[in-house]
Amino acid sequence: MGQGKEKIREELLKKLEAFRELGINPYPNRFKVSHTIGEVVERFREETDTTALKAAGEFTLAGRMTSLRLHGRISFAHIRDYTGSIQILMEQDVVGKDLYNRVFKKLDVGDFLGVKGALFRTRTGELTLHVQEVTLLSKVLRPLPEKWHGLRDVELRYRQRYLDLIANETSRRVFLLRSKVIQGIRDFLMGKGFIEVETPMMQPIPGGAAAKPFVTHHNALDIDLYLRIAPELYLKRLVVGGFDRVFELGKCFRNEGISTEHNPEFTMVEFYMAYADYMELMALTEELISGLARGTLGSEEISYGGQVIDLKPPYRRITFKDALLKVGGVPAEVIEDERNARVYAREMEIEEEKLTTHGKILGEIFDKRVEPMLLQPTFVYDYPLDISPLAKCKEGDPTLVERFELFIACKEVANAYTELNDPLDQRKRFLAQIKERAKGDEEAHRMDEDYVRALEYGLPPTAGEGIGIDRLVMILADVPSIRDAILFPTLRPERG
RNA sequence: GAGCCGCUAGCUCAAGUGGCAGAGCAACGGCCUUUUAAGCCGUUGGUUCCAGGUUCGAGUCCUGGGCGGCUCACCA
Repeated sequence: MGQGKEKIREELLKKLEAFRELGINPYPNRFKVSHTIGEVVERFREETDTTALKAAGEFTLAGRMTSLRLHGRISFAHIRDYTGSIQILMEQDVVGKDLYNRVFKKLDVGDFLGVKGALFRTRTGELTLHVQEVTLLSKVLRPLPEKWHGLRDVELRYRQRYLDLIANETSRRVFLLRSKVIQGIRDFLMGKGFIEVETPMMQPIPGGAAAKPFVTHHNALDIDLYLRIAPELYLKRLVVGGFDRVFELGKCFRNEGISTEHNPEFTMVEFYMAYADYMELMALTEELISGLARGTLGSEEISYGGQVIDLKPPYRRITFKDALLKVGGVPAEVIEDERNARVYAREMEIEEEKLTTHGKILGEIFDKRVEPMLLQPTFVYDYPLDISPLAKCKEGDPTLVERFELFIACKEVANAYTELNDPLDQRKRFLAQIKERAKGDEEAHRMDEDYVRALEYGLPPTAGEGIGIDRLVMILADVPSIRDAILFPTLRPERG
């Protein structure tokens, strides 16, 4: 047996036994703290007067020991909880020779400790807890990642996120930010009178988006169910039912490729607002996103990948066609004529099987030519009808729908439209999708008879929108991959 | 799924064209009462991702596989 990981673990297990022999439970059931570390640090941030600190009395704190500096009969360490970190000082003369040598000196970086003592400042001015009592709260049995470089290995960071969070401050910051973003979205929508609802994640007919679903099986009912690709059709049923403003914030699942912008399960907020149209949602979206930036980062000007992005409204608004023409440099005859578009797409080496309808071809060209140009927040609106089977036609132009997508940092973060509430038109659109599906488009929508039936009971004029939370967090947190914004991204299992 | 890159001690990283696999941190033993990447002395630690192959000799070259990253392709 060498001194590899097993040996290190053995050493730590030996200490564990040594504690037990001393009558110390290395995993006690409870420990009462008087304050969080953050509260103490905040409260005495400015206090440098020794007697004032001493007069503040004793504090009982707990946290993970993140560093340890033994100096013979005196030792310094830092302990950290979720609110902050504080230095502690342990003296043999104070806690007694026995406790100091047999307990404190056997502690390891990574152990959870409970400490009680008064505050003071060291020679260098650091606020420090002078420990009177120390309690082991949980013993580590594996060494933590190195303190200076942290955990760099991306695979380990994703697989063992807990280590990433222990070792890397930046990672902790990203996920705290994510939490604030989600809270901010809830607060915003509830402030506007939206009610939060939950709709099925397991659906007999997966609808609301063009995507391949995951399939599962319910044994008792003996039916296949699909993990939802979107909550859309259920949410609009609720608007039919009279909930004029609803939203759902949760996971969706799409059985497709993985990339820096795609995870098989991802978080989306969808909201529906009766008596609003897509233009009103643009204004709402600007208000939401600029407010989130201010609330979480304190600024509407943010940095992403070294580039400055200004999230202060109003955002640029450009029609789908104009975006192709002016941003993408796509010739007008391509935009106006399907055959030209087909030829143009072939020259761009877009796969033949995607060149189905004119709108779809333009969509493909858009993704290649326009999307990569949209660094600053931009609403692209008025999309082709045939790639928007749930959106309402534009008045005066039956080839277009009232739909927009919001792009920030060259990523699609939101998709919204004035909802199609004409049941007869909806049925026709579904039928057109079914034809696409028959031609081999696995992502085409399926017929949902009950949804059409619901529309027949009457959906008021309504606008709806979905925002990709993970991508929004990526942008606000300035991280390059969606995996950096998801705590446990989908990975192949270890030892395949 | 395809192309490119990566995988070496618990962690972070080294090992010109094939030639004894190393350092720092961590760990272990010792010294040390104001340190904070504490310091000093000493010790230990390896299936170099896996399986084959070439070779006197493979971390290094070849083949196959695994896992990850990036790019491409697709949905947000």
